[in-house]
Amino acid sequence: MKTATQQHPPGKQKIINAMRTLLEARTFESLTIAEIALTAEVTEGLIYKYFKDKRDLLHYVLKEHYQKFLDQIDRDLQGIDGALNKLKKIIYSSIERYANHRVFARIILLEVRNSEEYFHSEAYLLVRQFNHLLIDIIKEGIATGEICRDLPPAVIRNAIFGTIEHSCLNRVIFDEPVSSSDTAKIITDLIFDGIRK
Amino acid sequence: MKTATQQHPPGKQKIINAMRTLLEARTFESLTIAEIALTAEVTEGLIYKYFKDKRDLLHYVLKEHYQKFLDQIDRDLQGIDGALNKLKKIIYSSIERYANHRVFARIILLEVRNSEEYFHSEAYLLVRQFNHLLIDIIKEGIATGEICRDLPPAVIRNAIFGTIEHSCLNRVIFDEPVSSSDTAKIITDLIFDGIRK
DNA sequence: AAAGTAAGTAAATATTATTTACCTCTGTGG
DNA sequence: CCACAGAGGTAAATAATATTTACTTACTTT
Repeated sequence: MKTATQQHPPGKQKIINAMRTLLEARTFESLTIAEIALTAEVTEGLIYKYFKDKRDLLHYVLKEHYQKFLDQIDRDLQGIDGALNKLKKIIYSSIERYANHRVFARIILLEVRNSEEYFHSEAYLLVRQFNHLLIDIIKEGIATGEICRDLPPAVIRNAIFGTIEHSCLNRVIFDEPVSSSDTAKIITDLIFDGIRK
Repeated sequence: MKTATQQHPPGKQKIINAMRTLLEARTFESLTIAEIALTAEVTEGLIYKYFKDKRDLLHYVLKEHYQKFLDQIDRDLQGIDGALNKLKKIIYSSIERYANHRVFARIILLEVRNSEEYFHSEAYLLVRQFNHLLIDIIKEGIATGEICRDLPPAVIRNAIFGTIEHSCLNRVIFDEPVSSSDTAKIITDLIFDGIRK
């Protein structure tokens, strides 16, 4: 995974920044092109020069963010041994990221999944990549005997992700503050050992 | 909870049916009022007679469905003892419903959460009601010692829901068929006893 | 039968997204 | 050195849609 933070023309960068700023507090659908252009101090036409349409811009913002996220995960995982330890780290990093990057959280938890195009976007490619990483770690854990072999890897991944996402949703939607490290510990305990006494 | 399937004027009912039909295969955002009216064999104006706007119609369809779902959950829970047994039943019923009612699944998993209005809708009130039911069962389980007392009820609920939703998402989005009872069993095992060997 | 009202219509209007045709620099090969 | 290609950018027209308005029609109630 190479970083190489791309250098955009000033107008394009202003559009991206405006989108991010506006999404901080507002819903994607509620934003108008006129408003985005105004915030970016750019004309509406320029947005269509760089992006296919409004959604394409959204997907682009997500893609950039997801790239940074994956890079960080890669760094975080350096030198960690054992599938469960790796999963623990990923859980923590994911929650941290949702907590510290509201726009990212908004987009991925609420804004993209309702359109077909998302599933054909480059952003979604990165999501799949992350997905594979997870599945591989889970398979590794099953192979080494750390993880129960009766559970399909995909379901385990769904449990991890689903739990994290739902736990972050209220924070994103209603702006409720929660401690990342506490949440991460609780979720890890739950996923690893279940809820039964 | 009273059922009392309401009797709508023919026009209103046709609008609701059209919405349901169209959502079977298409994204909410991609539907136009013109198209909905055409499918319903009704004029566009009539839609606004009965619903505040396009989203309000969506929320209405969800509300009607959620009502039926809650009624069924109530019936399903009759005569079941023990918090874990109740949770098991709820997990099964939820997955079943997502599997057999694609429109319901589409709406709740993908279409509503991206707008503020949803969280002020009557449909969301029902979601909260269901939520409380779950939390109460979990608390009961903690009180009787069935469920580990170190985990906050809200996180347990997030885990249950998050796992179910993510497991149903692929089915909804890509039309992948999965066995409800198998999925329910696996999810129950995972949530109850964790992934650790 | 008059008044009131629910169901429904048709056409105008408003709001936005998107397209088009254009301008203006700046660096590059002939 | 010059013309010209192409990137960055603009302004205004157009198209697609949601929403509002003012108006029927038919049925109830008194």
